[in-house]
Amino acid sequence: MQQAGRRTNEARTAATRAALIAAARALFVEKGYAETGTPEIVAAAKVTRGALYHHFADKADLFRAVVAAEAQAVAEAIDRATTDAASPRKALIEGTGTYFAAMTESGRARLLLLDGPAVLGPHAMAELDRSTGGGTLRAGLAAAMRPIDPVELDALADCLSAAFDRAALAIAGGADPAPYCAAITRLIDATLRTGRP
Amino acid sequence: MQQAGRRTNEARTAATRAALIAAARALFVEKGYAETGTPEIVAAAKVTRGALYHHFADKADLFRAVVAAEAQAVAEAIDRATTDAASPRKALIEGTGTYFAAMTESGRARLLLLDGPAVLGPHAMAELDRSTGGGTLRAGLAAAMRPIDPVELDALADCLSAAFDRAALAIAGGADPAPYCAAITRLIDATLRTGRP
DNA sequence: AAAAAAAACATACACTCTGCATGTAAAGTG
DNA sequence: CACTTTACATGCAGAGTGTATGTTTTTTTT
Repeated sequence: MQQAGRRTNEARTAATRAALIAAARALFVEKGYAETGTPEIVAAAKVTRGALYHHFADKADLFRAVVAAEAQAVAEAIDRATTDAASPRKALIEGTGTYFAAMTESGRARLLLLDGPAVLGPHAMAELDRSTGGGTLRAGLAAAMRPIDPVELDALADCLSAAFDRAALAIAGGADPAPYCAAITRLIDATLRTGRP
Repeated sequence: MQQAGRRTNEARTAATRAALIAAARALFVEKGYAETGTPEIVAAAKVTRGALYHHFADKADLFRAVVAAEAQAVAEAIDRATTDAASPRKALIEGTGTYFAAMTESGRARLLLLDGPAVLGPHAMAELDRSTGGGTLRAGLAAAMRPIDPVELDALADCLSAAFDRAALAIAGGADPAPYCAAITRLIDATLRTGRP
């Protein structure tokens, strides 16, 4: 059965990797990283384990690819929705709104906020954020706040993004979004008022 | 070798469970939950796998016991350090300070903030918090803030505690504590000023 | 205190999964 | 068209998990 199959190597690789990442993503979301076996993944992707271990170093490396794609998707969604807001404050509020919206996608919160940090480590996740959409929040704060020590600004953006993440996780877990949105808005406004008399 | 061994069943159980939990804690901290095998744990605890599976349903159940003990230790440290502060604001600031101090203990941040949520789920972790020290932050906020909608207060406490957790994790990961403490203090003060003209 | 029951382990096994080593077919190269 | 490289496929060795079954120690019963 090779008459219809005359694909370039590049195309073959792209197709196999895409199939593996898609199948893995679905299973990781449904059952979690630890409870998903590579046999199950390759069966869903309709390839063999040999193909998997040819394209990825190990199971964690495949997971890394899944998480990276997810982070990329979130970053693109935010970039796409970044309309020129009236004020820096408006930009921040709308930015977190689109972040929340992007985070409602299927198992995104689980991948990026639960299994990701545990499997890849917080350091790798932070670097991933930095290489994709990272710095957006920091820049927004810098634009909307009074000038503060850059190092403290880093820490503040980190802590605030953790608060956003918790809200996204709670909402993804079925919590009512309204109080979380209210709390986050309050947190942002409070922070922006910081330093002014 | 049973001449020196004439222990009551209760004592036997307590000793075995304690040995397992201590050995498992050390290994979970050092290598993470997934990379630690039960053979390794029982060897360190000087018992057999039979004893482990007699006292715990499975590996995750042992991990649950480890995490529960850790959460209990944190709660007790906070309770112990809860001095009668001058103002509700002071109480909040000092409370987060003791929380940070408690979180610097060896692999505590990894257990409670990384592997715990991933292995046991955020829901189980939230219930654990609630059954041990939970509600402390919420109560502190309620005492120091203007009255707000109780449901939003829940969400706000949740988001703020996520910010604290991120700071604790960063510090445990080797980050300079100073900017994180400054950012957290700023966040608390900003939140407290909320609602006032 | 002997016998019976229950608890606390110990041992052995069946199963699954992971990663690698080795083999084969398809694509690219000169 | 020979040759190399890439992309897979297959089989295997090791390790780990949970359970079933056996043994010993404590507790209860008579």
